Amino acid sequence: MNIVHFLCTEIDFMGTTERKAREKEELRALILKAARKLFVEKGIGQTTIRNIADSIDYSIGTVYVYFRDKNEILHALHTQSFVDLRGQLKVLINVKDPMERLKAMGKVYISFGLDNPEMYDLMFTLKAPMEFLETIQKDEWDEGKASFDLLKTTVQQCMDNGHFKGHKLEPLCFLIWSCIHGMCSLEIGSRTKNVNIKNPENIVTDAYDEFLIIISNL
Amino acid sequence: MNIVHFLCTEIDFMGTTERKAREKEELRALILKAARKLFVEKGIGQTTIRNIADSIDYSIGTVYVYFRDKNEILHALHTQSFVDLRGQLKVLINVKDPMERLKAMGKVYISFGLDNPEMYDLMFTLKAPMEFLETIQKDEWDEGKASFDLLKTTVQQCMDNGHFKGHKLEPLCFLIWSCIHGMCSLEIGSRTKNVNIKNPENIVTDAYDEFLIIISNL
DNA sequence: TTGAAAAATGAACATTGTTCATTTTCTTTG
DNA sequence: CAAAGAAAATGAACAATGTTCATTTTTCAA
Repeated sequence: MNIVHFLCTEIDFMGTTERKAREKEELRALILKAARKLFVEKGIGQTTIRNIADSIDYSIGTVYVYFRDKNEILHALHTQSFVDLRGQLKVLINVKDPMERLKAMGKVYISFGLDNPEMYDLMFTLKAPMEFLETIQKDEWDEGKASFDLLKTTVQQCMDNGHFKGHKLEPLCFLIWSCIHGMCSLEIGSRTKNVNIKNPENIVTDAYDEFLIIISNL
Repeated sequence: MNIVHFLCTEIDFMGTTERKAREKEELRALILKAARKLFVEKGIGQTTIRNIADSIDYSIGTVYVYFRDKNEILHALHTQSFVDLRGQLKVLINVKDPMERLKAMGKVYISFGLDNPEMYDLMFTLKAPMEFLETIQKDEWDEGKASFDLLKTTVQQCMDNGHFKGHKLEPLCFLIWSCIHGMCSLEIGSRTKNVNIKNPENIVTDAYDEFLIIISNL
C-alpha cells in the first residue's frame, strides 16, 4: 500500500466512518423515539422490547445491539426528559423579577409533570433505570441538578430582593421542590389509580394558588 | 338425619368451620408477613412468589389459593401500611394545640416514610397494586382518605384558632400533604439512586425546619 | 467481483407470574 | 373405625418477557 492508497483509504474510511456513526446515532434515536411513544401510549411496564422492535420493523436483537438492556433505554429517556424539563425552565430567564420567575417555574414544572405523567414517573418515581448504577455514568443526574440549580439561583435572587428572610437557601429550595413535586406525584398517582381525593380536575391548581399566596408573603 | 344429628352436626360444623376460618386467616397473615419481610429486605420488584412460598415452606400454588395474584398481595400490604400510618398519626390526638399537633404529624409522617421506604413506595409510588382496580374493593384507599381527614380536622382546628387566614381548607391540606410527601418521595428516590442533592443526612430535617417556620407564621 | 468487517437477526434460554389437574389431608358419617 | 366426600396443598406446565449469541445478511474497501 503506497502513500496515495493510504491517503485515499484514509479519506474514504473517515467518510464512511462518519456516516456509519451518524446512521448508528439515528437508529439509536429512532429506538428511543419509538420506546418513548410506546411508554406514553401503553405505559412503561406494559411495553416490551419486542413491542419496540416491532414498531420500527427491526428485530429484538437489534435493539440489544444499541442498548445493553431495557434499563439503558429507560436511562436514556430519563436523561432526555431532564434536558427537556430544564429547557422549558430556562426559557423563564426572560422573566426579570425573580419572584415572578419562581412562580412561573412552578407552573411550568407542574404542567410538564401532568402533561407527561409517564415520563415524570420515569424521572422521579421509577426505581429500575437507576439501580446497579455503578456500571456507567453517574452524570445523568447532572441534568436534574442543573434544574435544581436554576431553582437555587432564582430563590437566591428572591433573597437578594428581601424575600425569604430567616430561611436557608438549600433547605428552602428542597422544600419548594418537594411541594411542587409532591403535588405532581400525588396527582399522577391518584390519576392512574382512579382515586381522587376531591375536585379531581382542580385540586392541584387550587393548591398551587395557596402555594403562590404563601411564598408571595415570605 | 334426625334433629339430634342435625344439631350435633351443626355444632361440630360450626366449630370446625370457625377453626378452619381462623387457620385460613392465619396462613393468609403468614404469607403477608413473609411477603412484607422479603419486600423490605430485597425490594418488591426482586421478590418472587416462589421466594415468598419458599420462605414459609409452602408451595407456589398455596400462595395462589390465598391470593388471586401478586397484586392482591401488594394490595393487602398497601392497606395494612395505611392502617399503620393512620395508627401512628391517631396517637397525636393527645396533642391539644392543633398547630403543635400539625407539626408533630409532619414529623411522624416523615419518620414513617423514611423508616419504611419500600412500604412507602408501595403506598404512593407503585402503580401495580392499583391497576385493574375495577375488580374488587375500592375501599383500600379509604384508609388513605381517613389519614387525610385527620390532617383536615387538624388544619380546620388551626383555622378556628386564627391560623391560615385567607386559605381554603381542602387545597391547603393537599398542599401540606404534598410538601411532606414530596420530601419523603425525593429523599427515598435519591437514596435508592445513591444520588443526593446535598447534605444527604439532613436535607429533609433542614427542609422540615423551614416548613415549620413557614406554617407557624400563617 | 470478492472477502472481511459490520450490522441485523431470531431461535433459544432463564426467570417469573399464573393455572389447574392431581395428590394429600382433614372431616363427617354410617 | 373405615370410607367417602370435602377441603387444602401441590408442583408440573404454560405464557410472557428480558436477554444472549451463533448464524445470516449487508456493506464496502481492495
